[in-house]
Amino acid sequence: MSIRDEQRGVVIERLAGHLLTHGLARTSLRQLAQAAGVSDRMLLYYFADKAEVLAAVMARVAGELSLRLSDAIPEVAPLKPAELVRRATDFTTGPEMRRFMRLWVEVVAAAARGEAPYPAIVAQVMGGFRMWVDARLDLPEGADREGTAAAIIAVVDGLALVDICSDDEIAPRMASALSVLLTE
Amino acid sequence: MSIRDEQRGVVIERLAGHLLTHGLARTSLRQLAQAAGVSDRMLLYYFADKAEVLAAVMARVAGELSLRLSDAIPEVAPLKPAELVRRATDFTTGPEMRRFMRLWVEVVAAAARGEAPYPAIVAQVMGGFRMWVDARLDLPEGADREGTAAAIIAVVDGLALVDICSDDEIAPRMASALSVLLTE
DNA sequence: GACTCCTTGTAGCAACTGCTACATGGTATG
DNA sequence: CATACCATGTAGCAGTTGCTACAAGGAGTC
Repeated sequence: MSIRDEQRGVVIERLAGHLLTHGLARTSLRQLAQAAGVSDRMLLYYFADKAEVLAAVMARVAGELSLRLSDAIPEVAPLKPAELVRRATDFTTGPEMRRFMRLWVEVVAAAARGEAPYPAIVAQVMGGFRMWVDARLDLPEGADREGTAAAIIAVVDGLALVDICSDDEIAPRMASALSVLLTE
Repeated sequence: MSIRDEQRGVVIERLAGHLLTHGLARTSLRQLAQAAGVSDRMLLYYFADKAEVLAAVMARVAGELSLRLSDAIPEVAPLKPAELVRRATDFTTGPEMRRFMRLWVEVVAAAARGEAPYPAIVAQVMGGFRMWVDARLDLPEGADREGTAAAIIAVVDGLALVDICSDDEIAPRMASALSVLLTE
């Protein structure tokens, strides 16, 4: 493996941490290069352009998110929607995963603006979410699995969105209030 | 009233339409000026700086959103959470209001990046949302009104977020699936 | 008519954006 | 030892960003 390929890996790893910490706030080429500990000149030697950098890093982050999600809620016995939501939100509102969800919200907004490469990233990650939910969803025959999966994702993402712009104190109360709504 | 003050009003009105149509994608000073039909030089004569422009326009948009929300779901009889969510999502996923919600998601993401003046805007709008929900919420004594209100907002916003990055076809199915989740 | 203030245009600044041309030292292969 | 390719630095490009200095026309006031 060439130095170039090795460095790609190192840079991706470091920038994953950078994005998870700072979101999309510091993502100019020079800022990314500094965060990765290389010169901007070299960043564009390792990657074709800025979009390729971000795509690679986001793929890395999405992969880790997917891994952790599947680890936290394995695909063993299907869960009823309310229970799946409860388990998922328990996990995504935890201190470790909040920054993943925060970044996800930012990426969705960037995709809404049409900014490359975010639309493609969002399509791919969203597809992964759908499959993840579908594989764990216990629904009666004839129910709308796709619609229900989308609704579950919406609830989980909605919690993340409100979490971003709220006091830390409200988040757990919001989650448990939601749990009440879904089970009564 | 001076020409300057009149022009402020005209510009705010036009830019509200611009933001609702294009989101935050075209918000450089020169792009805003062009959308408002004035020179960038004059835009900064009417307003102190870019942040003041955006703050004024967003206040205008938030005001209209608030108006329409209160118009669609008047504060007459309190509603149980599930019913309030159903009514609210019915409204916010409609063709007219989707662009409000889309812009809202973008603004929250911008606030997450710390970009002025979005954090202040988000705090204000979110406060308005909370009061709006609280005024329409029928909850048993002793329940967590704040937490429940936040949860309801999360569900509504989550639908908007997923709506942004989905086919048009999935949105109504998602809404009705959610309705099922909340009422069984 | 001189003076002042409101309004508007022209021109431009310094900083930053993504990206590239060019040179150069190294290392490997013929 | 020569040639070719990999790796890296220096410098800079053209475009965009938010913002400003300066001048000047116009309107009203002394």
